[in-house]
Amino acid sequence: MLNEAVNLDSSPGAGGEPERRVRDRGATERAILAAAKGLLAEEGFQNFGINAVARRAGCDKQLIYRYYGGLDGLVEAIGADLGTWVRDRIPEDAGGMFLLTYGDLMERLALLLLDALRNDPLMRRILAWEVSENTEQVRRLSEARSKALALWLDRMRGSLAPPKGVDATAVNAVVIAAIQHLVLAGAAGGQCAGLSLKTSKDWEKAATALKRLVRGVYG
Amino acid sequence: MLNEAVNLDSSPGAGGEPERRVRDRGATERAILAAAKGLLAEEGFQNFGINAVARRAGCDKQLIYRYYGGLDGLVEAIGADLGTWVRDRIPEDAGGMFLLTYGDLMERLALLLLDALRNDPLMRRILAWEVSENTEQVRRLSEARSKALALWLDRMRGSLAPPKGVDATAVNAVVIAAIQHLVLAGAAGGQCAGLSLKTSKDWEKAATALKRLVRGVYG
DNA sequence: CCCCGCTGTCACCAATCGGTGAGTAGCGGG
DNA sequence: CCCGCTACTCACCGATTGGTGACAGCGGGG
Repeated sequence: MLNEAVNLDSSPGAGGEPERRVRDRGATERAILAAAKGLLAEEGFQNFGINAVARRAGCDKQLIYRYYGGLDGLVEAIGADLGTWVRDRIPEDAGGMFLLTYGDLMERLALLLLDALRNDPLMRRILAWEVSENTEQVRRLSEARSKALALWLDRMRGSLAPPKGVDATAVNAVVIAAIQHLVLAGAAGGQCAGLSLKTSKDWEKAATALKRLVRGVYG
Repeated sequence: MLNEAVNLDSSPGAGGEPERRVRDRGATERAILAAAKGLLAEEGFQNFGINAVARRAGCDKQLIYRYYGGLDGLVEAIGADLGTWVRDRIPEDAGGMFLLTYGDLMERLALLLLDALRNDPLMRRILAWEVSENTEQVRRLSEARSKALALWLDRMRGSLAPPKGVDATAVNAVVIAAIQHLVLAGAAGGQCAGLSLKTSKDWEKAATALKRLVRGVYG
C-alpha cells in the first residue's frame, strides 16, 4: 500500500538526500505509464485520476498533461499496451492442439481464459470498468481489450471450424461472459450466486461446471 | 429521465412559485429513498454521494444524516428495499410448472432472470457496483441482493430436485454468472465478446445459446 | 560563450466533496 | 394565544479534485 515502487532513481549515491530526478523523458514516460497501470490494477478505477497517478509516479501531474495529453491519452496508452497481453499469454504448446475436436478446443480455451483472467488484476479492473461506465475513455479501453481478446482467441483456435447447427459466436460469447463474471465476482466478493469462489477447490468446481456446459453443447 | 418522481409537492396551487415544502417527515424520507434509488439506477454508483442524493431529493443533505445516519444507512435502506424485488418478480403462473423436468425449469428460470435483469436498471447498477468495489457499503448491498436472488430462485424452483451426478450449485452459478455478465455488458457497451447485444434479435441469439448450454447439461 | 528549448517543479485556481453547528420556520398542545 | 418541539435550511469547514500559468535548472547548438 505504501508508495515504494516509485523509487526509480535508486542511484547508488549517498542515500537520503533530496535526490534530484535525472532528466530522462523516456524513463519518466514509462514511469507514468507503469504507475497508471499499477494504480488501476491495485486500486481500481474508482480513485483513478490525474493526481493519484502523478503521486504514484512521483512526478508532477503537469508532465502527464505534457506527455500524454491528460488522463484520456494515458488511458489510450494503457489500451495500446494491452496489445502485449496477447503476446504474453500465448502458451508455447499452442501448436500442439491441431488435432483436437472443437469441443476439446473450447474447453481448453475456456479454462485457459479463466486462469489468465484470474491472474491478471489489470484486465479484471478494466473489465469491471467496462460494465460500470460508458464514457469515451472506457469505450476506447474496452475496444482495445476486446480486440486483444479476439486476437488471442483467434491465435488459439487455429483453423478449427465450429460444428454446424450451432451459433458458435453466441455460445462462445455466453461462455466467455460466464468466465468473466465468475472472475469478477470471485475477485470482488469471493462468491457468485451461492457458489463460493475463494479456495482453489472452489475454482475447480467452477471449472468443472464450465467444462460440463461447454461439453454439453460441443460434445 | 428528467427528475419528476421527486415532485411530491405538486399541489394544484399556482405553479412556479418558490413552493414551500410541506412539513412531512415520512414523505421526505420516502423522497430521499426514491431519489437515492433513482440516482443509483440512472447514474450509477460513480456519482452517488450525499450531495447528489440531496440535490435530487430537493432537500438538504443534513436530513439524510438525520433520517438515515448518512450514506451508509441510506444504502442499507436501499438494500432492505430490495426485498420487495422478489415479491414484484414472481410471475403468477409460478405454480403452473409443477410437472416440468429440472432442465425445463432451469431453462425457464434462466430466461426469466435474463429478462428481469434486462429490465431492472437498479439491479444492474448494484451488480456492477458489486464487481467493482469491495467496501462495507457494497458488501451489505450485495448481501441483500444475493439473498433476494436466492429467495427468488427458491420460490421459482418449488420442490424439484436436480439430477444426480451434476454439481447443480456450480452449474447454476456459472449460468447465472453468464446471464449477469451478458446483461451488464449489453447495458454498458452493447456487446460481449464479439456478440452484439443491442436489438431484441441479438438478445434472442444470446437466449438461444443460453438455452443450448443449459439443455446440454440438464437435458 | 550565450541563449534557447526541453524537463521538471511549484503555486494557485474554481469546483466539489463529505460533514457539522447554528439558526429558521411552521405545526400542535397547553 | 403563545410556547416548545420538530422539520428543515443555511453557512461554513477542511480536503481533494482536475486544470493552468509561471518559473527553475540543465544541456546542446548556434
